Amino acid sequence: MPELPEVETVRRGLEPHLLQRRIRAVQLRERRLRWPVPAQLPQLAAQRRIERIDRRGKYLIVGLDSGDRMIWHLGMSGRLFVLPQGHPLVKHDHADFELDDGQLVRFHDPRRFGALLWWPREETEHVLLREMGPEPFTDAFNGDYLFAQSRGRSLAVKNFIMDGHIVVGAGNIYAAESLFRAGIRPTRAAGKLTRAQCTLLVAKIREVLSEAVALGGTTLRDFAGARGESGYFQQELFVYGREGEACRVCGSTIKLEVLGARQSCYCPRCQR
DNA sequence: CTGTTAACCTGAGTGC
DNA sequence: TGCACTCAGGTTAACA
Repeated sequence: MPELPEVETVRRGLEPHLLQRRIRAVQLRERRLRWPVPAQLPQLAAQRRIERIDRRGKYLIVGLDSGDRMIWHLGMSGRLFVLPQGHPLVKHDHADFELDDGQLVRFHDPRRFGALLWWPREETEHVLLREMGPEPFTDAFNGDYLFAQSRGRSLAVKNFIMDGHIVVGAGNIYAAESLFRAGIRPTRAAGKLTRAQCTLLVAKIREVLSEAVALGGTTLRDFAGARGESGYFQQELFVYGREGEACRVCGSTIKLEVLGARQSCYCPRCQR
């Protein structure tokens, strides 16, 4: 499940292989992703040089020398591999971007929740990115902002911070872990948080995400060959996936509750 | 507007 | 061995 730290890990991993490489050709084998892949994407991307790889939330933005951009999203099960050209295909290898150094970037996504989109240079804003909340590491995301946004909201704070309109990058794992570290129960109504709690929660979201980025994420989505083993942040989890186990801080049994169709683990003693 | 639920999709896991 | 079933969750659409 790629969340922000996983996507950032992929971005950093791709950069040395892709920057300044020219795309020779694009082999598109499956257009039915989260949204249909534009049929003209291969010809539009061909012969373009890759100048930047940026990230916005969980979207990778590949900047080309023409000023156009591609948007790559891994969805739930997407992976990107850098491989030598001619590497054997396996099921769900949906697209190849063949580079001018004999390598290719292969997009692989069994569940097809991912996306490959074209963002023309004349469009200053993309509809998918326009209404996204702030990046967690920017100044715009702070305690006062979270406090103001949460006033009058009755939904559970966990669902609130997972809403990409509020802040991007807090997926199920990191939302649960941030709330544990902030000592806030995930079911608490967002509008009932104090200003101090909002400030603390912002700090903990940043802390958890930055630690996870530093450790390469929780579920490793290696672009270069390793297949789905755990990233090192797995070892740092306090509540996610630990229902029925003892809290690592107080020893209480970690509880599981379903919030908005998502599993939410918390410690009933450490989180109030 | 807010909040809830279902839908998309396939592989992995479980129970019988 | 195989079948039926559930679950995983990022994001959006549809609904109350």
